[in-house]
Amino acid sequence: MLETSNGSTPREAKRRRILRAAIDVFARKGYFTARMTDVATEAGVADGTLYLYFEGKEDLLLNIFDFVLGHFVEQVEREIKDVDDPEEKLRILIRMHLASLNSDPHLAQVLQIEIRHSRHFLSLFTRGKLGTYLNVLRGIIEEGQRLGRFRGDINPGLVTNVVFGAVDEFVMSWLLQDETADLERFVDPLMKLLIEGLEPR
Amino acid sequence: MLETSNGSTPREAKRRRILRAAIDVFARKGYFTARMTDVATEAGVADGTLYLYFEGKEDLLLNIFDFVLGHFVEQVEREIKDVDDPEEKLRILIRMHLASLNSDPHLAQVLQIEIRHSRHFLSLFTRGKLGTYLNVLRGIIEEGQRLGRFRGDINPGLVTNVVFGAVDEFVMSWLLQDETADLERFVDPLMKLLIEGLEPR
Amino acid sequence: MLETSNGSTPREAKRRRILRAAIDVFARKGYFTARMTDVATEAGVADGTLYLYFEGKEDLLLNIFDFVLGHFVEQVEREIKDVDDPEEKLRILIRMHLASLNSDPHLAQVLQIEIRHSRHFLSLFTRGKLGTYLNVLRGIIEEGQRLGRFRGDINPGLVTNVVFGAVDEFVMSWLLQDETADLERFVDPLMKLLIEGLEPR
Amino acid sequence: MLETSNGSTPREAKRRRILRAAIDVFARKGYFTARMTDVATEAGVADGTLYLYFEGKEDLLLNIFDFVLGHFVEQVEREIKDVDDPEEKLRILIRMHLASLNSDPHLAQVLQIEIRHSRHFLSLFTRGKLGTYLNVLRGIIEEGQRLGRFRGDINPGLVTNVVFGAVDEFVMSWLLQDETADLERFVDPLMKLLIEGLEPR
DNA sequence: AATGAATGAGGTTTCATTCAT
DNA sequence: GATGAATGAAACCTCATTCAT
Repeated sequence: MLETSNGSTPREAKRRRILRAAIDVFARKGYFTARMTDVATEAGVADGTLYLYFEGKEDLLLNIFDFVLGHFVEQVEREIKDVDDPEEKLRILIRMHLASLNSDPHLAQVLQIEIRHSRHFLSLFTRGKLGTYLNVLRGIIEEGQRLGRFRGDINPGLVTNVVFGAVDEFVMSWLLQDETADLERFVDPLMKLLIEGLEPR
Repeated sequence: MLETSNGSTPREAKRRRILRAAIDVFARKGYFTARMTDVATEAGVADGTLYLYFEGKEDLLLNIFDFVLGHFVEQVEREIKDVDDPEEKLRILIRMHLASLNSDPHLAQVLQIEIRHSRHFLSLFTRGKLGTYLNVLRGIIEEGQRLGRFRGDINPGLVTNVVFGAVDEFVMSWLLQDETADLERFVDPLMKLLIEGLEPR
Repeated sequence: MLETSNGSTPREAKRRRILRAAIDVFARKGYFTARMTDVATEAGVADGTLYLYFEGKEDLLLNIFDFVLGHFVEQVEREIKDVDDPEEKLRILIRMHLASLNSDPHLAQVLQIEIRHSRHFLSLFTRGKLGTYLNVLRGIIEEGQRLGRFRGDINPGLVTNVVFGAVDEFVMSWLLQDETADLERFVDPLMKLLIEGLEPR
Repeated sequence: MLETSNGSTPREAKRRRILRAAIDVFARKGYFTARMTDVATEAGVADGTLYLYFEGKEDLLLNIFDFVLGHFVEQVEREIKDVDDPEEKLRILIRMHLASLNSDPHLAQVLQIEIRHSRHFLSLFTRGKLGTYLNVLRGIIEEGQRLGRFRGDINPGLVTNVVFGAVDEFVMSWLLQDETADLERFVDPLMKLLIEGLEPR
């Protein structure tokens, strides 16, 4: 999800190294508790160097989010472009969501927890790349409703929230309990639950 | 959910006033950004007085959670005690969840966001009163599965997560977008979605 | 040295109880580290009560010294009044000095160490009751010189310092090492050393 | 005793500047009363800089002692190395002791008074460099006793205490009375008294 | 006289950020 | 561009003292 190497320019490579270090440090210590010195040490650069690549601590957090989620949204869109069935699109999105966090628990920690500090941050994110992601999800929902594949009697915004919330909370409890379990094998039960509901068949 | 007055003893009343002030200040400024002086001023007491009632800043946050959620869990249990239908129990729980946050947006802010700072806090909470709350929810789910009212082919823990996550995320997006809307009127659509799923009828 | 009971008035008795508490607490925790609450608790009174008997923390320390040393100087003077030999007077003084501290290690701690905080305190003491004590000692020295029992070729002030210093430092090292040893049995070697010097016989 | 300049590295020089400042400030205000800001200002550095060189306030006090006394012990050992007569060695030690404090009254104040705060500090010191100094003194005493130059019928530890106590108390009273007097001219009377005792000749 | 809850000034320490090298 | 020593503002908390009861 965040390749450590292959930045085109050396500058880009170092920028990425710092982002990677920030993710790891924020994940281990928490955003407010982590010190910039920790990030610099982890990245193998001097404290002052951080400020040649980012404006400050907050900017670092924002950039983690934008960088990572930007890539992710692109990937998802590429994968679902040629799929017709909205249910399959939803399955792919959820699988990719779980897979990417599964493969990088530190990143998951930052995205799920650290980034949600205070309304201030959260609204920044919601209007930013997270908003884009939610729009992709919402697009799938609306398309499904239009095509009669998803029930149409519930407001699509609410449905989007419920779906995202279910996945998000699921990741949260995985993080807090046993991040060793394989997240991906829960894609099918999750989908079943979301599609069919709690009602017994 | 948190009455400002009517503590039996004067000490209890002041303790509650401080908790109330902390909720408001943490909601407005964020836990890490808020200063103890702010809380003291809001509560109308001297800085030092805070430490006669709480051990420190972290203790204050923990107590908000315990106090509020403790009361809430009691209320929920009282309300569902004499109800037989698990679906109805679930509906009551969700309604109370939404209603209590709806009536106190500052409290909602603290519970949804401020309290989720870093793994450190979160695990404290999960093992504490939040764990109790989730157990109540899980109890309803399991009972429903036993009685054949909820589908039994999905792990009850996963179902609990999905239900809590859907509600939680729903509150979250309400907080981030327009906390003026009336949360309670979404109880029915939420229930319908959870019970019946996305599948068109 | 400081009787806990037998104050003539009840007020005097409580005053003495507080002094006793202060000695014990200052000895255990050190003057600056000890809190007034500790003293109050030890004395079995409320915090505010301390201020009905003493002006404040510093005043408490000063009064320990004055009260205790005042009594001590009276006792010494009574004991040596009818003795003629200056050497014997000196022996008595040293014995009483060692005996009183030996019997009350907490008091010793306060007098030897706590009270010597900063020039400010020390000069207060030197001009106060400690000065009186040193004058008694100096009187003995001068009398001995006059009577030809002590060498007269050294300034009596310097001699006074050396004698007091020897005893004082001796107590100090006892305090820091093994306050279980019996101080009094060192009276004779100390006297021998002071009278005869280091020179071999 | 504590050169303000000539640290080999710039870091060492600044470290020394801070130590010098701490000595002066602690001497003027007393350890507990002095604020770290005072030390920083006196040293001409920012408050935070102190913590790049020392761990905290207590560490600063400890380092004054170790640094200064460490140098002093080295000097003394160098001076007495080639002297045979124990009495002469003792004279040299006492002269250096008095001379170094005489030349730096602020340092004297800190070493004599500030550093003796509460049993806690004192025992730290006694086991540290002060212990080393006392061992040097004790070595001289024991050598003198072995060679028959000092009387052998008194425990060398007690003799060490008496000698150190005499000198120490002498400095103390100089500090408290008139630190303008020249301490060094008292070396001979002190020695005479210690060697020959109070007995008239 | 006695209480003890409340006060609030003040200190140590941390750490994001800067800037001379 | 990179460094990392220095900065200094800012915050949590303690505790001597007060005063209404």
